[in-house]
Amino acid sequence: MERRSAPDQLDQRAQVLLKTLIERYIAEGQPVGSRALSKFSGLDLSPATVRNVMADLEEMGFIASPHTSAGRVPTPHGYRFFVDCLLTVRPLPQERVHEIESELRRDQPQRLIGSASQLLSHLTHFAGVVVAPRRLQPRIRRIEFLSLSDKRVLLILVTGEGDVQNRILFTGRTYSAAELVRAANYLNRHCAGLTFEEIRGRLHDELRQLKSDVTELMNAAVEAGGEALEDASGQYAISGERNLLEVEDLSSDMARLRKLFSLF
DNA sequence: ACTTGTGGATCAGGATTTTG
DNA sequence: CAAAATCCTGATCCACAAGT
Repeated sequence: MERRSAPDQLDQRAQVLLKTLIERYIAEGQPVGSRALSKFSGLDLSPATVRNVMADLEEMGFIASPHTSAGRVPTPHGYRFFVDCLLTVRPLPQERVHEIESELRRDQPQRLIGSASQLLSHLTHFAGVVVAPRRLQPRIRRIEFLSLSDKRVLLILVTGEGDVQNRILFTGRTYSAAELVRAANYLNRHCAGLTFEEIRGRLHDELRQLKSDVTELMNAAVEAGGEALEDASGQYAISGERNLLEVEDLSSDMARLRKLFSLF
């Protein structure tokens, strides 16, 4: 027999009750009983009728009962259905959108992620977790070298999106300022607008044929630069972890809370 | 008239919370 | 800490409406 999709599984009444149950549970952090659901659903049903629907919802895996004499709590499956089918999102007023946008610091990707995480935590009163999207191969705008000391050179990369990454290169010998400028000029001339994948492909043979005294430095820069941008694409920021202490469902379970904090 | 589905009321019992 | 109060559940029965 063909399995019905979730919205088809639930009639309008069951959907209203499930939505009410999840909203009450999010608001209060306590299992929701049939009497409360009967009162707050706005459906004018008796608790007994609500229990019948709740039994169906439990059988379908949308809700669960912590113990026989408690109300019901949503399961992950229930939350998924709530988010996919029941949650209604109202568009924000334009002035609120501007307000939020003004709070985001766009000057640096890392600072943008951090401020977005703080803003999310502030708006939801929960922990805010923001993960940078895994970018498709960033393109290089500019490469610079800066001599730090003997056999140590700072590589500075600027991507097309304005992201800046640094890497220290440990070189086999000491490079003069003129050599560093020459290497940077060569790479900027040949590599601007390319991804590191493309740079590797293009320069691999050229550098071998070039036999220049700065090829070792350029090779090291290409390798380290690729790694630096790869690391940067997995950036994330967490804010407002302390808000989790205010969540009754979590704060009453220290083991669960400790496990959660160990993830941060 | 009979069957079926839906919804309400009641009851007994379990688990938790409150009270003395 | 034990008893009482409260809340919730599943089971059962009954009433009613719609379909056959």
